[in-house]
Amino acid sequence: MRWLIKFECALMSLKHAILAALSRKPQTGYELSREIEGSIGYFWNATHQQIYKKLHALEAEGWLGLREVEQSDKPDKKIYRVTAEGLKELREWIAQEAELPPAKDALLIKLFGAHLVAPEVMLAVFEMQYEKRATRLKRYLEIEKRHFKGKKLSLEMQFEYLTVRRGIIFERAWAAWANESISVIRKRMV
Amino acid sequence: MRWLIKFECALMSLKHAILAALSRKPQTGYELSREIEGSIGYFWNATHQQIYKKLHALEAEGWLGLREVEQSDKPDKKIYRVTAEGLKELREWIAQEAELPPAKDALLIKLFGAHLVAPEVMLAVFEMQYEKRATRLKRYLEIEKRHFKGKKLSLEMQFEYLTVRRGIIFERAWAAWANESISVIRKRMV
DNA sequence: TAACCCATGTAACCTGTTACATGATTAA
DNA sequence: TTAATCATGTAACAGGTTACATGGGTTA
Repeated sequence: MRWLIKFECALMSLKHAILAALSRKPQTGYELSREIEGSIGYFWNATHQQIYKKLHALEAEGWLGLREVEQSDKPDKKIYRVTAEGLKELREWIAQEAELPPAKDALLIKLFGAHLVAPEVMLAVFEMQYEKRATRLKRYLEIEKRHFKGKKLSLEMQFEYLTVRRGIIFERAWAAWANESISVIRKRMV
Repeated sequence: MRWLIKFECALMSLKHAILAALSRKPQTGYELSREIEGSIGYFWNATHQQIYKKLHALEAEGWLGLREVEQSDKPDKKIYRVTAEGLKELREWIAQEAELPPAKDALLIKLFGAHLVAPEVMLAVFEMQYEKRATRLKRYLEIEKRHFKGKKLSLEMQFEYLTVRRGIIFERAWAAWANESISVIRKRMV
């Protein structure tokens, strides 16, 4: 039927990213945006402007509470924490079924136009990405070694480690795929 | 310096996805949106409304030309093709360096809040995803067998095959990661 | 003296999603 | 008669990006 209400797709989830981060530790918007540039930034991104706006919205909805802290040497700040209703919302969202995300990677689109450029160009494109991916993998491995491997981990840390493991496994898979791709491109250059 | 102009980040690329698709074969907006539900949809998505709007914009910019085709039994249609300027733009974009995309996957956010729910819930979350991923992998393998493996491929097809290979390699990597994750969760359930 | 860190935000803009609309043809 | 397919679009809204703003304290 045309007029059946569609399922909500539950994928506008900066909201839930913020709830999850604050459920681990109450923080200011500034600290959240720092975190997103660092660890979380590998699998989610948001600007500080977006975060501040969303914090206001989440507070207005009753999912966050805040405490204003005056500071003498630095600007005053607002420390946000998740309320009971916020936790309820987050728990429900976690349990919900989620669609598979599309692998939005510009490289794949570039391959759809790859017949239009010289093989040398595609090779350079892959090599630039290869370097960036290798750097990221190295960073993941360092994080693993420093914070997780062979350590006794809290519950939160065990789950956080899984996100790092995902990074490591996927970067290695990417490298394997890139090697296949590069050898296909090289064959065209002989 | 604060007032240095920032590098353009070149990641609003539905534009380039459309250019690349049309560079392979002139098509209507309707056919493009069908294609996106199918093959391209695994790594890019867009609604037909978005596509029609973007087609107008790309035509206004001179990157696309169109031919109106009257049909008696079906609605008339507009077949779009890429112009010389469009090809130039696409070629330049392909050669450009691109940032690594964040792995925007809701599962990773769910792991950041996983300490809030029962292990049974997280297990169910992973198992639902596992099924969907397994279905997708199966479809990729069928596509590989039917259209690519052991066949003599044109240049375009060789590159298209690489996108399918990426899908296969990544779904297998995902399964490996999910198995790790599931065994971590199971340990909490004993 | 320049630039960065802390900490918050507003405003304009672009991208993406959802709802709604038309209307003929074809298949169950 | 019910719904799907073909084929195009408008309008309202939500999400995300970029530019601009403030202002003290610290580091090179």
